Amino acid sequence: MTSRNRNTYHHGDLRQAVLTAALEVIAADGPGALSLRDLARRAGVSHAAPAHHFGDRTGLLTAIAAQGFGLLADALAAGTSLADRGRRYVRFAADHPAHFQVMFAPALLRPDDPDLTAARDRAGAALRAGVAGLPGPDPRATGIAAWSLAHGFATLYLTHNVDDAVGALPPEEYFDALTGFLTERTERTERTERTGRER
Amino acid sequence: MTSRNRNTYHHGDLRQAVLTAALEVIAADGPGALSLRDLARRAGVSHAAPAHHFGDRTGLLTAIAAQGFGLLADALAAGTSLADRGRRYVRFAADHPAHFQVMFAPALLRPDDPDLTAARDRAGAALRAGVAGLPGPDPRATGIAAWSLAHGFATLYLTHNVDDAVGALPPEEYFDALTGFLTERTERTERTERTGRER
DNA sequence: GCGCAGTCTTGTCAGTGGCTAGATTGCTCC
DNA sequence: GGAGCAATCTAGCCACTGACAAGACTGCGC
Repeated sequence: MTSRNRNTYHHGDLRQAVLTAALEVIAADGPGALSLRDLARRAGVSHAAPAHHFGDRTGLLTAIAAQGFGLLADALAAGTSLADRGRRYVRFAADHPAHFQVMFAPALLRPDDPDLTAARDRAGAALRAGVAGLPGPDPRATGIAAWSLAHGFATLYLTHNVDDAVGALPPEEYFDALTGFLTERTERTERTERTGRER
Repeated sequence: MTSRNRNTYHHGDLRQAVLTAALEVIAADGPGALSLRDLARRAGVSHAAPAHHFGDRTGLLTAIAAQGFGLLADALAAGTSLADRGRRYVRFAADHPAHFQVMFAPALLRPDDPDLTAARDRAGAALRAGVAGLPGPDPRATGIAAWSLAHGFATLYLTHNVDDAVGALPPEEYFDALTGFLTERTERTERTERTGRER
């Protein structure tokens, strides 16, 4: 699929080719099925070529995780409300299952990688941004609850534990319905006046 | 640690020895660090001995997942209320991080293994048992929301994403506080009369 | 005490990750 | 335009792993 341009010595965009091939493999069979040699074969290069870009297997997975946190941060930053951010969180997991898996598998990553920590911090900031002025006794706890709910649902969805309930629906829509009556009720309880959610 | 009893030819309890050694490795370095040969060395047997009990690597992980779902089912069955089951779910994840990881990594498992599916069904039944008579328009959705919340928090806890907030607290206590004001408010809204939660 | 099923060992093979040394290429600077 | 240089890729190697096959050992039931 992502073979080299010609019979040139240099691939041209090996780094990206390896990344996308890795995402395909992970989405299909999980991170355990990753083989640097297989990725090299798919890209049509020698078995040691990927190592130059990522160092080792852990480096590759760390790069994927960093990219994932960057994408997540972008997705969340475009959100307009807490509910909207929840939808986007679930949507992100559904769109980027390979990234999502790797991002939350710390055993596979180099924890102190600067790119990774930077991207993770950015995503964390986007996550906390919508929680600051939240009602309730402890906004941070409310934020963690919201994060837990979205993360848990996304994980259960990706691991096929809620297939029956979700059916063919886009998962973020089911998630929206899931949280809808709950947050509506909460909001109604907290303050009767509120700009209506327009789902 | 779990070496064989004597210099007998038979180990005596190799299956259990391999299982516990595997759980140690997974808890420390994740399922990717598992090596059947390493487990054999730890148990003091030849490199191919574990294969007799589990078939292959996937078989070992499937056995771990099945054991995990069994333990989870037991833990949930002893729960007295939805909130209590949530606490127990989080407690289970904290007590059995290796099981928890493997249980929700379908790529590592043999999906149609009878022991696995039986244990999973049993855990699912225990999970749904406390949701049947729940308030709200869609009890199943409420159950999934509760499951998502507990599962998400447990996952975030195990992946060190909420260390700052939880601190040295037992995670299920933080989780309890997290959901306390939410469920209390919900219950108060739904029906004013209710047997008080006695945390 | 004999056979047999279960358990473990030994030997082997292909595949993998990571390392080192060297070949090739494109870019920069004079 | 060409010489040097750093980035990129290749080739070869070693230790390790999972999986398989064939055989050795053991304890249990008959």
